[in-house]
Amino acid sequence: MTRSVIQDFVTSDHDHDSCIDAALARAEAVCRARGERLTPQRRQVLELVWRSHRPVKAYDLLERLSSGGRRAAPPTVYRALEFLREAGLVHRLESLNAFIGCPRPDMRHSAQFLICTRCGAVAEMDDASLTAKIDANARRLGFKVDDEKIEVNGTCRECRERDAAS
Amino acid sequence: MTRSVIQDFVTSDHDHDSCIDAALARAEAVCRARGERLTPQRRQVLELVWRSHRPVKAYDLLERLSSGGRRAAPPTVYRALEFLREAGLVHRLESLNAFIGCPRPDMRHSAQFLICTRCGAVAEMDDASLTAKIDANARRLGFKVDDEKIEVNGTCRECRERDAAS
DNA sequence: GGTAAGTGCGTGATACTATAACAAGCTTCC
DNA sequence: GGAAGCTTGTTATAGTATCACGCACTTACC
Repeated sequence: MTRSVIQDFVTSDHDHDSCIDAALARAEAVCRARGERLTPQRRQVLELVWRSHRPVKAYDLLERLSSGGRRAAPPTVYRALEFLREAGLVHRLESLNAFIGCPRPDMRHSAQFLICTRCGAVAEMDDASLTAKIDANARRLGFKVDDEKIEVNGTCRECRERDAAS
Repeated sequence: MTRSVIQDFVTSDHDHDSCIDAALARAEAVCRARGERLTPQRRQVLELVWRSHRPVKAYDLLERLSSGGRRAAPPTVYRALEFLREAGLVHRLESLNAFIGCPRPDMRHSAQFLICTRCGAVAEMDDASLTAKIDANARRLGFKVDDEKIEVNGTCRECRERDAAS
């Protein structure tokens, strides 16, 4: 069994500042490699996305962007998010209309998310054998896969233990 | 390899009238079994969904509902869709904000869709071994799965052949 | 230096998707 | 008949996303 966890559910002892720094450093590298510019605006949006390991809504980002005096308009944040998504730096969670930072933008992978419907936490996985299986199923119908998205709803360990205790 | 195709891409020689009739008959049966009412309103929405094998938008349904004189309001169609979804009669395609009829409402299954980004056609699959694999991966993180959704973008056979010919 | 092309961003308007809240009608069951 | 619960109508509003236009800045080329 391959190791498939890209980002586990985050525990409280986790050093978040360095985690954000690392994400931004990875982003710089990815953009440089792609010959694209991580402008201050894009960088700020990515940093806001990484402030939590939770899915973030576009309009929440917008509010946080606006806090410094003048207010930002929706296209500002959507443009930045689109750029980041194309670069593989953030994923969009379709079932939540929300965005989350990708911890492995360097590595092409399909998106597989476990979403806790109790607490909203998200874990990202990449099981290549799943992808392979989907590909094989599709091929039998003559379908050529570009990309796939898997979103799994359920309950994370912490929430289940909390529920059991009560 | 188990047979996993629930609804293949639809070809032009397909008898669509009887296909709608069959869907409505299945719906009656499902609702009866659940002790719920397939009211005329819900039935009409389901029929509109089944008029094509394509994903349908809520507001398109709304327009078609309204055509007969008085205009329907959004909650009308959203309520019907929610009812149908809970009964397993329609699926929501998260990445498209659209709905599509489920050909196997009687059988509980996870939703796995192939979506052709060229022509918009959709096929539905249910590979139980995929579901099992996702379950196993989740379990290793202590995550309990309620339901999962797989949406695969790509190109269907027909569109690829058309492209190749040109 | 001048300028044309490309990119990024500000801004206002608007489109699209979905739900809240409350009232009224219909069914069922006693 | 009347209470309870489900179904629908209606108005308003919340939430999500894009269009279209113009300006500023950079880069490349002459």
